[in-house]
Order: sequence, then structure tokens, then C-alpha cells
Amino acid sequence: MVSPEPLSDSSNSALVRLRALLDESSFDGEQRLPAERVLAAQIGIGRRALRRALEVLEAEGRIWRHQGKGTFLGPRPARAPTSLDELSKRTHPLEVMDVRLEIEPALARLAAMRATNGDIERLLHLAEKTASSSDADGRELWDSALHRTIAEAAGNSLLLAIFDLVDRIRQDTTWRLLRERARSGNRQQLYVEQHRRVIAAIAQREAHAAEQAMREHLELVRDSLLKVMTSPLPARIDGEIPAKMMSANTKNERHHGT
Amino acid sequence: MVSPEPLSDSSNSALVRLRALLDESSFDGEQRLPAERVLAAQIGIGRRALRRALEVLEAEGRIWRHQGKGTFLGPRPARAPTSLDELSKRTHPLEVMDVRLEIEPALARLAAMRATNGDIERLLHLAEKTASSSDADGRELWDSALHRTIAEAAGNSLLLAIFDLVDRIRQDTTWRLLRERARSGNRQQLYVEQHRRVIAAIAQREAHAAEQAMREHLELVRDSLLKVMTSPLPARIDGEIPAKMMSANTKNERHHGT
DNA sequence: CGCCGAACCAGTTGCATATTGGTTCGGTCT
DNA sequence: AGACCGAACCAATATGCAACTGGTTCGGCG
Repeated sequence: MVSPEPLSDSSNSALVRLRALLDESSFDGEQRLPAERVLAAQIGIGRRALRRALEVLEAEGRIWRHQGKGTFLGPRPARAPTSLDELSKRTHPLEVMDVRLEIEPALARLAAMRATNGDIERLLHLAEKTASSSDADGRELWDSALHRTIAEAAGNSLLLAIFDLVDRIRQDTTWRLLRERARSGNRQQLYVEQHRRVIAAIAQREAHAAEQAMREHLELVRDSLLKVMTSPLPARIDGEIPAKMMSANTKNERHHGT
Repeated sequence: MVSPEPLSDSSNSALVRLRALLDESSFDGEQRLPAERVLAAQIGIGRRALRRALEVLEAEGRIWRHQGKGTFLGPRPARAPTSLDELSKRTHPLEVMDVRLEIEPALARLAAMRATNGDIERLLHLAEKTASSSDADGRELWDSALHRTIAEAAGNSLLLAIFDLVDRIRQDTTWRLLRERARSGNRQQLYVEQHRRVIAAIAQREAHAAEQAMREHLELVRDSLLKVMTSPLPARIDGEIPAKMMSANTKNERHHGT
């Protein structure tokens, strides 16, 4: 068929010659093919023409490229499912807060039921430290330790591992400035009070109260985060917020109908 | 009173002086304190004596050290990510069921709120497949796909990743024989009915009903697993069951959103 | 107008180097 | 003999730099 041909002759010949190279398996055993500059010189075409040909091949899925790494044969390797970087890149802060709202109240409840006296002692100690810490960095450090100690006290190693996973994503670089701005809001005193309430409930073995207190605390944290993110400041973390993911369990009454 | 003193005078004085430094917050804002060689020179003691003092402080949890990094104030930060193998090795089946009981009802609730019509269509399709499947292997396959589709429909990629993590542990080799024995109990028909109920609730957007139905389903699964594990058969999965971890949320009614 | 070479930008890798805590050794003083 | 010290070494980490990579822009040229 004679379709309109946007590519020039030389580009086209480059594509043909590249396809021939790939088909002949001229790079036997070699997953990686030469750098663009080298390859262009070998074939005897310009780098620009070569790149257009490579674009086609990449769109076809026959090769894949990555800046700084090179060009490789075969389909793009699947992402490691639990690779922290990948996961944190494609995870939105509000998603993380939703997950924390699902997990940490449960952790607090379990901690209230199963914490040892030693756990409770450590929690009380941490609460003091958090309150007495003056600078923001120190507060965040002790706060993190506090939440994790509760997770430990829950006595479920898998749930603890999940907590760590979420926490690692939360502490990723992208969030740094976000948290700095979030904690500028002077809610620190309220946070301290909420922490105290959670710990008290755990110490008194009141599972439901611990769960509820933790949920209220995290809801406040999320609202604070939300406020920061929707603030008129032009510097947004990420342009797109998937519509599905929008936080939706502030008051999750039953949805009837529609 | 003159208690036996294992430490020498100089070490002791080093410890006293170090404690003074930390209490006075001489390292305000600085999480990291000077290198051992420097610090020893500053205090005017030998490095060996300094190190003994640091050991005490580390045991007390006031500092933490790591080779090549340095010595830091505060509690030791969360440790490195746990690989799947490691995690799976020291995770007990009942722990996994407890985690599923925490996460999957929440997933069902979110799915009821945010599932697309396409999601629901797929769920209905899967329900048919699961019911019509005759052999046990096929049933398990469809069952797994069903649970994961619900997790997808929840629309939180991080929560989905966590679900996958748990699911991968659940499908680890150690569990194979356990599941074989568990499904020998003729509860399959009941499982199918429970699945149907969960899907119906999601399709009708009844978040609370979906959550509750999923919880009931998983509780039955866990009870079935528990029965198999405590059966008189000598082949136990793992010798030790930490007392803390014993399942303890059979009847904890939940209060979401107050 | 299309193409080319060249330069520049940005992400990645590797290596040499410096610094850290961890350890061992011999000398020295009490 | 035991406690201490300085020095050196070991191993893990951090850091900076050079050398690539693909991605992009620019001026020149036919």
C-alpha cells in the first residue's frame, strides 16, 4: 500500500539496515548494542536518522533504551515489584496516607492487646522525648521512632515489615520539602497530645480507644498534608493525581445507590 | 555503697564526660557527632576508652553507630528493606492470615467505593469462573485472581503492592501442603457463596457490607487453616508459634469513620 | 526544508580516594 | 600482670571525579 511516508529515504534505509542487523542477530549473545554514536558511524548514517529508526524499533518493542545505560535488545524488563524506588515514584503521597490510615490504627489496636510491659515503657519514654524535642528535625526523628515502636508492639512481624515498607516510601526524598512545609503549620502541640492519647490507650489495654485515637491522629496528619498540597504555592510535587486515588475515607459512610 | 566496678577510672570519667556532652546538647541540631578519633582527642582520652563509653551509650539507645558512616544521636533508624525470602522464612501462616484480615476487608470497602464498571464486570466474570471450576487447582487459581482483582479495584497502587507482597508470601512453597489439606475440608461451596456476597456488595456500592462480607470470608479461611494446623498430624510447618502472635481478632467489631 | 555534525544536558556507571567505626598489635606505665 | 595508649590495619561507607550513555538543542549546509 502506498501510504504517505513521513520518513525520509535515508531514515528509511537506516531502519531497514537496523532491522536487518537485528534479524541476523548480529549481536549474538549481546543484549546491549553499541552506543548511538558508534552505531551511527558503523552504519554510516547520522545519529539523528539512527535515533528515528531506534524510536520505531522501541515502539515495536524489539529494543528498549534508557538514558545513561544504553540500548538493549528484547522487551523492556519488568519492574521489580517491591523495588522501593519504582514503588515510591509511582505512589502519590495521598495514597500513602490512605494506607497508613488503614494499617496504623490496626497496629495500635493490636499493640493495645499484645504489647509487653517493656513495649509500653519504651513508648512512654519516647513520648517524653518527642515532647521535649525542640527542633523540627529531632521531632520528626522521635515521631518516626514512636510510630515504629507501636508497630513493633503489635507483635506481627509481617505487618511490621509492611509498616517499614510504607515508612520508607514516606521518607523518600520527594517528600522532604512537603513535610517541611507541612510541619510549619503549628500543629505540633496537637500532635504531641494525640500521641499521648494513643499511648495511654495502649498502656491501659483499651484496644478500641487506641485504634480510634490513632485514626484521628492520622486523619489530622492527612488533612494537614492535603492542605499543604492544595495550597496556592506553584511548586507541586507531581502534576497528576489519579482521580480514583483521591482520598475518600474521611467519613466513609456506606454508599448507597448510584 | 561500694559496688563492684568493672570499668576503670579513666573509662568511667570518659563516660561521665560524654554523658555531660549529650545532656548539655552540645551538638545542637547535629545528629552526627565527631569521629571517634576527633572526639577522643577533644575529650583528651584514648580512643579505646572512648569506645567503651560509646558502647554503653549505644546499649542505652542514646546513640547508634555504623561502620563507615559515623556515630549519631537518637534511636537507630529502621533497618534495611527485607527481602521476600527472609520475610517469608520468619513469617508464620497465622500472621499472614491476620494481615489479610486487616487489609483485604479495607480493600473490599475501597473497591465498593471506587471500582469502575469495568472492574465490576471483571469481578462478576471471575465469580462465574470460580464457581464453574471443578478441580481444586483451578479453583485456587480463580480464587487468587478474584482477590487480586478486588485489590486492583480499590484503586490504591501502594495498597495493591502490599497485597501482592502478602500474596507472594502466602504462595510460598512452605504453604503448599498446608493449603492442600485445608481445602480438603469441603468448604468450597461456602467459599463460593461468600465470594458472591462480597462481589454483590461491591457491585451495589455497599462499602460496609463488602468489608464485612470479606472479613467473614477470611475469618472462615483462617479458622479452616487453624483447624488444619492444630490437627494431630505430626507434620508441623514450624515448631514455634510466638505467643504474642496468636490470632486475636476474631470478634473485634470495627468502627470505621465513627 | 531536511539533514548533518557538533555541542551541550542529564542520568548512569565505575573507580580512586577519604573517612568512618571495628580490630589487632606492641609498647608503656602503674 | 593488668590497664592503658598510640599506631597501624581492616572493612564498610561516603564522596568526588571521569567516562560513558541516551536526550536535546543549535548552527551550518546542501
